[in-house]
Amino acid sequence: MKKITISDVAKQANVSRSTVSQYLNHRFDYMGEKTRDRIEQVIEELGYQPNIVARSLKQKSTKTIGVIVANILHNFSTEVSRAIEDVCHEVDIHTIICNADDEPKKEKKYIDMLRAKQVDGLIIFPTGGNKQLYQNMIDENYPVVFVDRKVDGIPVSSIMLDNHKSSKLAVDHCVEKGYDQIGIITTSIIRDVTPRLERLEGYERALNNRGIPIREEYKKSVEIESIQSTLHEMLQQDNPPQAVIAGNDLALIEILKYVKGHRLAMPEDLAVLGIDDVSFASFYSPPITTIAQPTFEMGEKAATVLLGKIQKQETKDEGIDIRFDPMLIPREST
Amino acid sequence: MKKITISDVAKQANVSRSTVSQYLNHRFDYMGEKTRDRIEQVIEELGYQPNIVARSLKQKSTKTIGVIVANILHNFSTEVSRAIEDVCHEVDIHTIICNADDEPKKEKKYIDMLRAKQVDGLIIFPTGGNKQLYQNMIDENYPVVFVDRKVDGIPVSSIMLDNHKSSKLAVDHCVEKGYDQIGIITTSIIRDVTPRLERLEGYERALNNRGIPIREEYKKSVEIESIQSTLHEMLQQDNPPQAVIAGNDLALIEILKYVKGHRLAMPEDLAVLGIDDVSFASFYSPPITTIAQPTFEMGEKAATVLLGKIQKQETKDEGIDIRFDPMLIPREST
DNA sequence: CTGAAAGCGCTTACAG
DNA sequence: CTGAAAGCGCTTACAG
Repeated sequence: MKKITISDVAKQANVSRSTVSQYLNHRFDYMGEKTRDRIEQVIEELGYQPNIVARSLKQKSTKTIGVIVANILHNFSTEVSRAIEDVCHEVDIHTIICNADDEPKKEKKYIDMLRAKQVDGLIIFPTGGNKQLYQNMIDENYPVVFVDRKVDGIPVSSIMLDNHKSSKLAVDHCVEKGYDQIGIITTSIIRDVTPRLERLEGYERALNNRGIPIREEYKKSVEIESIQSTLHEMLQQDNPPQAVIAGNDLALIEILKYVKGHRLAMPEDLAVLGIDDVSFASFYSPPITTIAQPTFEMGEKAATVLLGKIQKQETKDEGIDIRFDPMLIPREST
Repeated sequence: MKKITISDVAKQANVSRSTVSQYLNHRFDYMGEKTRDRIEQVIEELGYQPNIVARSLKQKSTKTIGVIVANILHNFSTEVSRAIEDVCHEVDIHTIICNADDEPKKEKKYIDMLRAKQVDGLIIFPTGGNKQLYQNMIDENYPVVFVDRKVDGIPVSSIMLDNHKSSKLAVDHCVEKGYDQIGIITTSIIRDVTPRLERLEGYERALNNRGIPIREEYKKSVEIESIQSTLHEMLQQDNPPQAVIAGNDLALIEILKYVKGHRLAMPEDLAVLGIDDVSFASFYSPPITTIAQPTFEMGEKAATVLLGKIQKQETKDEGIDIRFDPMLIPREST
């Protein structure tokens, strides 16, 4: 069965293709009622579906945006993407989600691919490894917004957590629980990933505020595979931390695996607290204290800002970051 | 900065657009070397990127497939989708993932949308609520494959787990552990969802094989929101089950919440076992016995079958289902 | 109120 | 070895 086109409809309905097109685009202003009804009926009869590819080519808009997350394994990425989809869906914009897998090369591939597919704009959780590319998009006045991370020297607004505050919340909570030896473990910071850097900074500041000395042995940033061994070392010291903060959800899972493997009791042997919520936090044994990000609001904001840029054809922003407040959810692991 | 097109390249390189097109499509057979080099250089200089939308329109192929999962909340859906993406990526096919959210209406919307976008084929985890639509695609010789579920009367091959076997594995494992009062809770079967139906059947057969009588009070299929209360009732009976099988990952989570909330010890108070693996199974307290699906292989198979149909232009299959073996991962919750 | 014409950015026989 | 022409399926001024 061959694909039926607007010409088939036009012929069948005895009108020109333009008229059918008017119908499709709901420009009924000057259309005779019988004409409209006839077209409607023929479309129904033939099961005609307009070819969006052709329309996009002509209109120079695909009504589609792209989302490139740095790493889909983070719960945060999934939730933010979902929020973006929801918002876009409301206004009939489609969304294509891609996963850069923390590799700048893949990120570049997806940016090129999505732009070749003519998506109307891009929401990127930048790996940070493609500065030239980011800059090109700005120069070309192409609509982009960043999420979760910012890139030095690239004037694009980024939707981010107030990471300093999240660490402060974590540290203050630990102190209130009576711990003053507090460690933190984040995933690697070799690529200057904003949230990790800021959470580390925030951790130091919070300790300072509390008059607790900072100990390098309590503060580690390593590859995910090394988190368990790093924690092991940390706990083998003479004066091991009583509490440890996980820099993100993936780090938290590694820490929990270690705790489980070594049959430590939480919080008696080690208090554990994670930045980023995890699906099982509430029914884990014991339930895990976490610091959640307002993922829905953040995704919503990212979408709104991008759609604004697309609509207003004004892609310039002052690169002013938009920060969201973290939320402490105290549970029993601390 | 305006978008540059093939014409700009042609002009700049002093050749016709056709020649540039030949270059883009790697048809160098008859192209002068200097011509090729000149084009290459101009493209580089201008930062030209071909417009895929235009190409797709002409070639009548978008090199993109669509994947519509019934419900993205299932771990299974995510993992299968990832495998599909991986396979497609290898052969330069793009993938668009959509979530029907268990609603036939949304499913229809996405099928229509993806087809309007001219994707070359569709992998569907069918809700089952759009038989006419499925049938239309077959009639139109449009490439489709089903995953996880089959639809009565629709001759499309489906990639599925051997669900009977998964229940058998579960029941046999429980029996070997010394339990003979074994319950099962699945999510709702009002829409005849294949895996749920088959897992229930398999459960009954396995009990029969073992000579254990089937008790209706031990066998429940309810909405996700009612799982905890259903389990509560089940355990309040005179002769409550010693073990309960979760029909899928979402059911398992509800059961774990209940167990947690009522401070039951696993497996002493209640043995728990889930069909579908969950991310935290290995480090939960106690680690959860699960029956895993070979998600990667299943996604791979789905992609291969679909790509085959697309390539061979032969979309007919005998609707023969392809089954994969489940795998028991015994841990400490049973 | 409706139609003829041009054009979106490519690709593809075909001619030379 | 390269170019002119037609066409993919739409939309959009514009004319009448």
